[in-house]
Amino acid sequence: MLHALSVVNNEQELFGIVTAYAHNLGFDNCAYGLCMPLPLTQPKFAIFNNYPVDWQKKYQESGYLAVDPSVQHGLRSVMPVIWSDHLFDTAREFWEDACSFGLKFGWAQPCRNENGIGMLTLARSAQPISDSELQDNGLKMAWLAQAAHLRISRLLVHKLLPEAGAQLSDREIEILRWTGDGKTSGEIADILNVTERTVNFHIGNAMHKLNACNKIVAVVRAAMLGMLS
Amino acid sequence: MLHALSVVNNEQELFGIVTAYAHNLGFDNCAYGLCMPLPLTQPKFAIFNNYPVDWQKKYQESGYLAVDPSVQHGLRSVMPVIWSDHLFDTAREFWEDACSFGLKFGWAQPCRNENGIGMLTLARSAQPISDSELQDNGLKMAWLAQAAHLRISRLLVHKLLPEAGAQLSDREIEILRWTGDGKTSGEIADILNVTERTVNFHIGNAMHKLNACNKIVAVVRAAMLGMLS
DNA sequence: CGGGCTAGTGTCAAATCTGACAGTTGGCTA
DNA sequence: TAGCCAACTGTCAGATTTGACACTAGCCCG
Repeated sequence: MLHALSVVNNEQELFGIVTAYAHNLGFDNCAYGLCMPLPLTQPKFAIFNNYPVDWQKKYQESGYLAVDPSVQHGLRSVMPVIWSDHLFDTAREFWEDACSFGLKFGWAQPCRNENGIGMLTLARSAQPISDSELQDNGLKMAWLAQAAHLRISRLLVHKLLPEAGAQLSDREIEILRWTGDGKTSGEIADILNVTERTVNFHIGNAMHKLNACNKIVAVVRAAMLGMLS
Repeated sequence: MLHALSVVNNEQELFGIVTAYAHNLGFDNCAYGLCMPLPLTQPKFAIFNNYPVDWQKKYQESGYLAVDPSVQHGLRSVMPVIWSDHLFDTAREFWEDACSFGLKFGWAQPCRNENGIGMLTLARSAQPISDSELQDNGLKMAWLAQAAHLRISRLLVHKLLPEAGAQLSDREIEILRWTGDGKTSGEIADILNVTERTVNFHIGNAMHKLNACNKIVAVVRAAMLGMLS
C-alpha cells in the first residue's frame, strides 16, 4: 500500500488509493484536507473527499469549513479525534446536517509538515468505532494519515505555491537565516566577511527565486516552507 | 495516563511520567528531543533521556546529535522509524557505540507543532520489536509521543523562547500578516483605512512584545510560532 | 471621576532597503 | 579555448523603515 502511494504522482490517483485503503479498513467515506502555510492573510486550502455530492455542495455553500469543529481541531492540535456529540457541541446544526447525509461515525487524524497542516478523515454511516477496532486498526489508520499527507501535500504545495519549488543556494539560505534573526545587510556583511553589496546581491537573488517583492516576504516564505531548517 | 500528563507543569516530572509509561510498554530507556523553530541561524535543542550517563556524555562529546540518523530522520519526516542496520548505514561507528551501551532495539516517533519538532524514542537492550508488539502497542506508543510532545514542548518553548508567550492584539496580527505577504506600511494603511503612522505604531508594538529589533524578525517569529495562523 | 489601556494620529532625522546601472574573478564544460 | 554561471563588488537615487518626540478619543474599572 505504502509502495503504491509512493509510485503515483497525481493527487487524484493518490486520493483514490487512500480511499481504497480506507474502504479496506471499513470506512466508506474519506476526506483529506490541506491548509497551506501561505499566504498569511489567506492561507490556501485544498480538499478531496468522496462524500455525497449534495453534502459537498452544502458544505461549500454554508461555509462549513469555517465552522466544522474537526477542522478547528486539526488546525490547533495534532492529536487524533473521534467524532462525538461532545466534539460537535458548538455546531449542533452542522453535526445534524452531516448525520443526515450518512456521516455519523468518523475519526480524524491531523498531521503537519513543512507543506502545511493536513487532516485525513475516515467516516461511515453505520457501526460506531469500537475500542477493539481501534486496537486492531488504529495504527494503520494513523499511518495512512501520515503517508497520505506526506505524498499529497508535496504535490499540492508545488502546484498551489510554485515558490515552494525554488532552489536556494547555500549562501542565500545562510543570508536569509541571518536576516530572519534580525541582522541588517551591513551586519551580515561583517559576519560573512563580504561587502554589504554582496549581501544585498544574494538577497535580491533569493527574492527573485521566491517571487518575493521584498526581503521580508523572502525570509517568511523560505522559513515557512522549511528551506531554512 | 494522559490525565497525569495534563496535570503536571514541570518538564522533568512530565518526562518522568513518560518514562514510567514507556516502562509499562516494555522499554527501559526513553528519550525526548525538541528542536525549536528559532533562532533560524542556530535553532535551540533540548533533550531529556534516561540513557546510561556514560552514553549521554559520549553522545554530547562526540557531537552525535549532528550524526545520529534517527535525529536526521525526525528533522525531515514525520513518519515513525524502527532502529535497523539500514537506518544507521551511514553511521556505523555511532550505531555500534550505542549498542555497546545496551541501546539495541528502539523506535522513534517524530512529531511537529507550532513549538517545533519533537521526537520520542523508546529503546531497550533485549527483545527486538516484533510485529505483534507493534500491533498491540503501536498505537499507544504513537499517542504517547504525540502527548509528550504536546505537553513538554509547550513548557520548554516558553522557557527557551520567552517571546512565544507574547500576546499580540488582533490588529497587530492582522498587520503582521499583511507585512509578511509583502505589503508596505503605506499599502497596509490603505487596506485598513488608517494612517501609515498607525500601521507603524502597531508594528512597533508587536516588535516590542516579540522583543524584535525590526519588523522582519517580528513577522518571522510570529509566523514560526503559529501566531499568524 | 480619575487612571489605565487600546487604537489612532503628526512630524522629522537617520538608517536601511530596493532597483538599476556596470563590472571582476574563478570554476566547469562543450 | 570560448562560453556560461555563481559569487562577488561599486555607485546612486528614491522609497521605506525605525526611533523619538507629543497628542486625541473611547472604553473599562476601581
